[in-house]
Formats: sequence, C-alpha cells, structure tokens
Amino acid sequence: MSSIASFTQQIPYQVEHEQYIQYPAPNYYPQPQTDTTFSNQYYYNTGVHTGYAAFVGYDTSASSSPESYHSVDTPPSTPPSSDHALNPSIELPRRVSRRGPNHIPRPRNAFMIFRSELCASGKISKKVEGDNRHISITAAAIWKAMPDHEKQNYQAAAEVEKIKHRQLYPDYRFTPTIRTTKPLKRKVNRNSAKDKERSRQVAQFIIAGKIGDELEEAVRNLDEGSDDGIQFIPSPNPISPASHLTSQRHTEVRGWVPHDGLPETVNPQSVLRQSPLPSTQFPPNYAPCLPTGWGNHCDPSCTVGIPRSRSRTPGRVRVELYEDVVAAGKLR
DNA sequence: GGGAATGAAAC
DNA sequence: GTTTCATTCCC
Repeated sequence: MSSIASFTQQIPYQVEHEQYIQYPAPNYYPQPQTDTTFSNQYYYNTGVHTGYAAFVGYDTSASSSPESYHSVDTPPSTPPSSDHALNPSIELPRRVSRRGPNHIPRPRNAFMIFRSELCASGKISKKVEGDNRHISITAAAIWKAMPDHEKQNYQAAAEVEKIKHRQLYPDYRFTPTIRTTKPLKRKVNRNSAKDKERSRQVAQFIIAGKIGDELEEAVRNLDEGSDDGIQFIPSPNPISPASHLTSQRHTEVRGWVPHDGLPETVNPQSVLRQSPLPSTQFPPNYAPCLPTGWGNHCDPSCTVGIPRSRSRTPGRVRVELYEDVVAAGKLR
C-alpha cells in the first residue's frame, strides 16, 4: 500500500501517528481539582476566569458532587483566582460553554477532532477562509476524501477521548434537551451554492497538498476566476447520486465533461485532465474510472461550474477506486 | 435531533 | 449580550 502512503503523505492535514497515540494532548482534560487553587482553570476569551466549563470547570470548592456534573450548571461558589501564566503549558480553550462553568461538554467525535486539528494547524489562513461555516464545509470535503485508514487515526483519537471522558466523569450521561422553539433562521452572507462550492474547492487544494502561500494564491486565483479558466456559478438543481452508487466506496470530485460528449463516452482520464483537480491527487496505483451506468446518472442540471474559455458543460464526476471497480466487475 | 468545536455575524 | 451557522457522528 505504498501508493496510499504516498497519497496521504501529500496531505498536509495528516498528523504523525505518535500524536494520535498521545491524544488528547496533555492537559486537554484538566484533572478534577482536589483543592481550591484552580490551578487547571482557564481564561475565557472575554477575560472572565471561569475555567473550561465542561472538562475544565470542575470545582471541588463548590458543593457539587460527581454524579451531578451533567446537570449542575451553576458557577463555582469561589471565584477562580489563579492565572494562566502559572500554568503556561495549558492550552487556552477559546470558549467556555454558555451552559455554565460546570457544564461538561461531550467528547468530540472523529470528525470534530479532525476539524479542530485542521483549524489549529493554521493551514486555513484567514485569507483563505475565515468563516467557520465554510471551514466546516471544507473540512467535510476533506474528511469525505480521506482514506479510511487515515480516518481510523481520528476514530482512535475519538475513542481515547471518550475513554478519558468516561474516566473523568464516570457518571456523566449525555442528556440532550429537546428544544421547544425552532431556531430563528438568520439571513447570513456568503451562503450561496457558489460560496459552498468555493469551500469544497479549497478542500481540493488542501488535499492536493497546497499550503501557505501556494494555497492562498490558488484561492486568490479561484476568487478571481483565473483558476484553469473556471468560474463558479451556483448549482440550480443539484442531484443526489443514484442510490446504488452512494453505497459504493468512492471519492467524489467535481469534473468537467465536454459539452458535445455524452458522459459515457468520456475518457475518465480526459475528464480528470480537464478538472481543476491536480492529477497528483491520485495515487499511482489508483486509476479513476467511471462506473457502469454513469451516463444514466449524469444529470446536466447538476451544474456546478462553467469554464470561461470553452463551451463545456460542467457535470459531476464520480471517481471510484480502480481496484473496487475491478472487484465489482464493472471495468469497461 | 441535540451537542461536541469554532468565531464571525446576525439577532 | 445571545444565538445561529456549517459540518459528522455519537448518544
């Protein structure tokens, strides 16, 4: 599986295995206090010294007992007074749950850990994307394209986090409250299909190994419409993949097929060459291949982009792993 | 279907 | 000052 290794080594979000073994980082979960020095407390980003409400906000100076962790939302009876400078090794969480200093957050799942790492890595600078909604979209696109064996690292990290959480708070039970009011829908900026497509394109850049200035330049070109002569227009009517395809192991990418060619007549390699995705994204032993029946599922209405220079109708290209296609006897 | 992280932005 | 958004996955 050296091909997969070479593939993943290009991916900047990959973290060395050792880091997963050590995950979560020391002091991520502050130990329950045994005195009132609040040595493991954190500052809230507003400057309010509350402690990391959930994992951090344990306060034995208060009368709360372990079995009440999940339901006690009252602040500690003694105001925290220590300084983070006393514990310089402790990471400062950026927020404290609004549910109160004694609220215990849930352990993160694999995707959440990945997303957190992606943000913390600084790979996505403010110039690339500063909106967390779109960072989420980018993270999701990278996540979906991530090889299973690499996801397993994050799944293992999530399992460790869950175990640590259970050790710290054995009586914790996730008790979601059913809200009685529907969330107020807000009119937000940058919420069009074009904006979301941009976020997915940023993901493709990152998957392709672009980082730092190179990534910023690629995104800048994308925003200026000079990336491969492609500019993005909103998809008026996105289609869902056919059900028999969604169950398959695949990587979905955006591609551009010739305007005058039926999808089933298109050479996948040709499609990839026309696509904005660098061919280096695909490991040597993996050849893109259109699945049988692709033509029946290529809906012209699934328009995500259009090249400026030539008359080509954009479409979606579903790329399967070569070995999967061979195994399924679908190679043509 | 809430909530885990994130923080700008809409309330 | 408070809550929504965008995502995946666990409970």
